[in-house]
Amino acid sequence: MTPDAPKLIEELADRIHSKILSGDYPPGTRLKQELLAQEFDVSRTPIREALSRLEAKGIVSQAQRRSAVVKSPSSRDISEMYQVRAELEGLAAQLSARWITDPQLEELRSAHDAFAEAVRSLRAARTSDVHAATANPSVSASFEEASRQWLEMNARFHRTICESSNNRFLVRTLQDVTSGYARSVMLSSATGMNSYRIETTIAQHERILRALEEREPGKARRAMIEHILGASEFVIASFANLEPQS
Amino acid sequence: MTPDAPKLIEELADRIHSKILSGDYPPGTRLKQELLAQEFDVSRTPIREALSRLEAKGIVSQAQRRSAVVKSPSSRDISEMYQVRAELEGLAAQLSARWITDPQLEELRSAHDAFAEAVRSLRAARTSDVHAATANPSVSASFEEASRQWLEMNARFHRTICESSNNRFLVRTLQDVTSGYARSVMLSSATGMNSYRIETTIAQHERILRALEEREPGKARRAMIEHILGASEFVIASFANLEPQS
DNA sequence: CAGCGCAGTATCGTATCCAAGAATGAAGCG
DNA sequence: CGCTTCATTCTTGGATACGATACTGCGCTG
Repeated sequence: MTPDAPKLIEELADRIHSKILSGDYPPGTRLKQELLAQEFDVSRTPIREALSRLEAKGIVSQAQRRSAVVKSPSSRDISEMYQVRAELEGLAAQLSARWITDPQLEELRSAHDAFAEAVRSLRAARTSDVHAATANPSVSASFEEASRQWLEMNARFHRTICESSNNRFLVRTLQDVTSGYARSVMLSSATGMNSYRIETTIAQHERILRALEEREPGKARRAMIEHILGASEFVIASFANLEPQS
Repeated sequence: MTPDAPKLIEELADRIHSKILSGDYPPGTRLKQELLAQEFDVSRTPIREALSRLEAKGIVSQAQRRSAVVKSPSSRDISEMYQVRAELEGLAAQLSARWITDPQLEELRSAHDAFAEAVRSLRAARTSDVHAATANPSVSASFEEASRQWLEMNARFHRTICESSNNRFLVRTLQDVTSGYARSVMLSSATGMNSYRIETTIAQHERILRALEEREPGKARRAMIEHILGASEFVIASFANLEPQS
């Protein structure tokens, strides 16, 4: 997006954003510049610009001479965001089918297969010893590990496809879209992902990947859109469970 | 000193942006904060934040400790941007077919018809007296006027459809996309629009409008995408003529 | 007892100041 | 005569100072 930007401000924005996502600053919190400045041990100036960026991203809202407050996304917000995201990622997949290089494709395939295999074996372990799945720390730990790895893998999958679209503006826009409060929900709902959901997602990724390998833009697009909208439903459902009052 | 405006920064960003678009600061210009501060009679602080916002929008690029420089979009940039825009506006049209209210639709229709009529009569005047078109100041003035009006009308057309998509996030994203250096090209190429191009556009608008009236999302979407991509080709062509070296 | 107004305080926005890093130009060297 | 290197200067980024404004709590009055 802005690779040559002054680093400090971006970093501060990211750190504040992370704190918002992790729940350190829950929605409605008044983010006072002075306190943030003390917390991060910098002066108010870069904090102020960081808040300005967060406001531009729609994560906080700044009134005239009032503290910035953390916005809480409604499920409608999430839904709207995913609708846009589905469209853009669909376009990315469509273009990618045209432009992705064979090495990229192979990398994607091997990473995907490896992960799918890992999930399969993990699932086999769980079903073969159901009690161990909850009791045995090593198995539950490996499930934790798989969850973390899953996030990483999923992000790389989408990023690779996006970047192979050969449209830098699309990459930028999609990053903007995804870096908003989207991530908070993605992260929080990822922990709640059950094995069925993971397998569904893997199957969808498989479809997308195959379409890319077959170099079929329309197919890739449809598969991707379906995938994102499916994720959208899941995320919105778990979001509604998480915050039924707002 | 001037605490009257809560968005002095936004205003400065807009004014600088305008100056860039109008050619006062051609691509490659080094925008020195001190000079800008003198020019707009404010201190460097708000200028800095305004530049920061312009950078976030991709209009200028700022390196560490270096002056911000005005970016010059390549025709590839334009093309990429229009590809994304086509997608998003297509989605907007699709959603709009579902959500647009009858009053909005009627307003759109009357504005469109009135303008189409104006263009038709103007064209009749021009073809009936070809020499007058270039010589007679009143006719050429009215053509100028029509051009200006055209921009206004076109913007309203797209904005109305976008806003009737019932997806606020889409509206925001599309605004971000469109407010970048997109506008510079749109504006500059609008003056070069010949009557054939205008009529083509009007016909495309007509198709979109009819699809909305028929409440056919798919049709509206396709018509809109075709329209934007058509505009894209025209804009890129006139851009290539305008700046053959970059 | 409640509503209004005023003063105090807290917080933001803008201006100014200082240090750090890059561009520029001159001087020395090959 | 050109290239490299160093010092000066210019510009930016961050810190701080100051003025303005919105919130808060208390007292006064109806």
